[in-house]
Amino acid sequence: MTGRGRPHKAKSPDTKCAKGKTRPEEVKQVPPPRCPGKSFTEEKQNGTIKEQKPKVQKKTSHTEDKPSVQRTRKVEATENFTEISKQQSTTTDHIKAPVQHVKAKKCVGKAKSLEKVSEEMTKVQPEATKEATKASVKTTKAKTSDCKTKPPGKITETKTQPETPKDTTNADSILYTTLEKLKIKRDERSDAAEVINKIVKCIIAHLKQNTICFKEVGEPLRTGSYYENLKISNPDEFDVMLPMPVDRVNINPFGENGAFYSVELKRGKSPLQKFQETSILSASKMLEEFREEVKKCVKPFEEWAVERKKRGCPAVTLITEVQSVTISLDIVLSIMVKSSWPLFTKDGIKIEDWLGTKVKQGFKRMPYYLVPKYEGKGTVENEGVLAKDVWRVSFSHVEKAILKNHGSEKTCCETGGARCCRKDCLKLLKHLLSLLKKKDSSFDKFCSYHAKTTLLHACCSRTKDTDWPASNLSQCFRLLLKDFVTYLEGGVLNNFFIPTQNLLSGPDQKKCNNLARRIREECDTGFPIFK
DNA sequence: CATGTTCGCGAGTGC
DNA sequence: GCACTCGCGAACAT
Repeated sequence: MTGRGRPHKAKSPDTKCAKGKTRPEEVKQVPPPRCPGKSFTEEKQNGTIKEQKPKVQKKTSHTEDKPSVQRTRKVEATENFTEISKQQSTTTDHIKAPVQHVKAKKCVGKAKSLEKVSEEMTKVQPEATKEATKASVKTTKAKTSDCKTKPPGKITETKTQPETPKDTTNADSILYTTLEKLKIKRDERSDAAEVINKIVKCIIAHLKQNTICFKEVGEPLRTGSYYENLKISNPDEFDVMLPMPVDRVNINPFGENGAFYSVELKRGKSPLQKFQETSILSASKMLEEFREEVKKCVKPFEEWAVERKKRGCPAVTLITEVQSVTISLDIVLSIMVKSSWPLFTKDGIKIEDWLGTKVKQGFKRMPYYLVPKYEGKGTVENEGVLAKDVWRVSFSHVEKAILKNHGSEKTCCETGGARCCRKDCLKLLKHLLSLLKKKDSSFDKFCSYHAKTTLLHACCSRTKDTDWPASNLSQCFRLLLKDFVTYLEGGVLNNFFIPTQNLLSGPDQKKCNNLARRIREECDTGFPIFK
């Protein structure tokens, strides 16, 4: 309960706008760009050719599950496990079937409750489950390379123990099917990457050549889910941070949670000096000018539109359309600080047991970033500093590095190493959250960063790769859900890097409870929402 | 399941 | 410092 009721909310990831990504429905409503997503040169060559590419079916198209149905299912959830084993043989084969049509939800009732999952996990732990689930998974997903160690077990023999895979198998199928659906098509990715990279390059060139204050812009940091290989469904959201190097700065916490700071440039001449009104570097002024420059640069590209400024949002959001899919690109202004991380991070990133102390030290030697983000009213003053002029710490480069190198063993997920399901679990959680958000607008304040943070914490408590075997997706995912539900019900989810910041201080407890309840329902009924 | 493709990205190179 | 190439790994595709 500790963090509850803190004055400062912090619901969205540092580089992200409070609204932008946290509200999928808004993204959809973005004003249609004038021209279908190609810049001049290609417009000619491609405009006609690629037209007929299959549209990505909106994954939500047939998610018409009724709450009442779920309620009744709950009863079945406690149903016997032997039944499941019978079904297992029938269900495994349709797992193979690639995506699209999902079979009728015959096997829904077999889901287990969150509590059950955790009990099982703790007593079973890797071996038993691994071997058992392997049997079923092997037939379905050949890519799990850790199948080699053991022969497929005979699942039907393992009797009524709850940890037998039988009951997870049905859930597995829907999860694998869902993951399959969430994959990004190569062509779409390719088209989007081309368009995105072109404009990013152009913006950087513009800043270097035509501005003084942003001339020193550094290498773009490609952050966010697309670049972490965690983007689901469509390659339609891109985040690029443009870092302005600074020599030395003084930072002072703004508010109590340690996420926001006022910034003073120390000695020496910096092109950023012009943004210092008093001694502090005005985030609002700097962002304003940055925004103008980006607009100037993008203007000639008629296929790109600049989204309206959103309060407190550090990004200039650009919108375009590629193959009639709307794509948004967040260009995020940031300051790169090379000195040691803020004190508030001292008890954060507890990755020692998971990734090791050396890895952690490596991260802590990296710079950190500040982005012009604030919450609430910009005119709120605190020790002579206006909220709109403060900066928020960002560790998205570290998040990316962690996600990329996420195993306790170096070989995790490499060819020849064991495959884990950490990222798959996160994808599923993100997807689940976004589907729930679509159905209930009161979940607006929950965002994918909550999911990501939950996973990071989970990795720190279940540290070994054997805690996350790819063959055990269903149970791992359910455990992750259990974590999330626990955070929601407690109203506390600490920022992974700044533990004093409660990411759930935004939404009130009632909303947290509602979301927790919805997640439980989904879990107990075999995720009808995915169907 | 092996092999091919593409993108992202870091290391290396030359200027 | 900078642009550019190269090669590798991840993820998708066949």
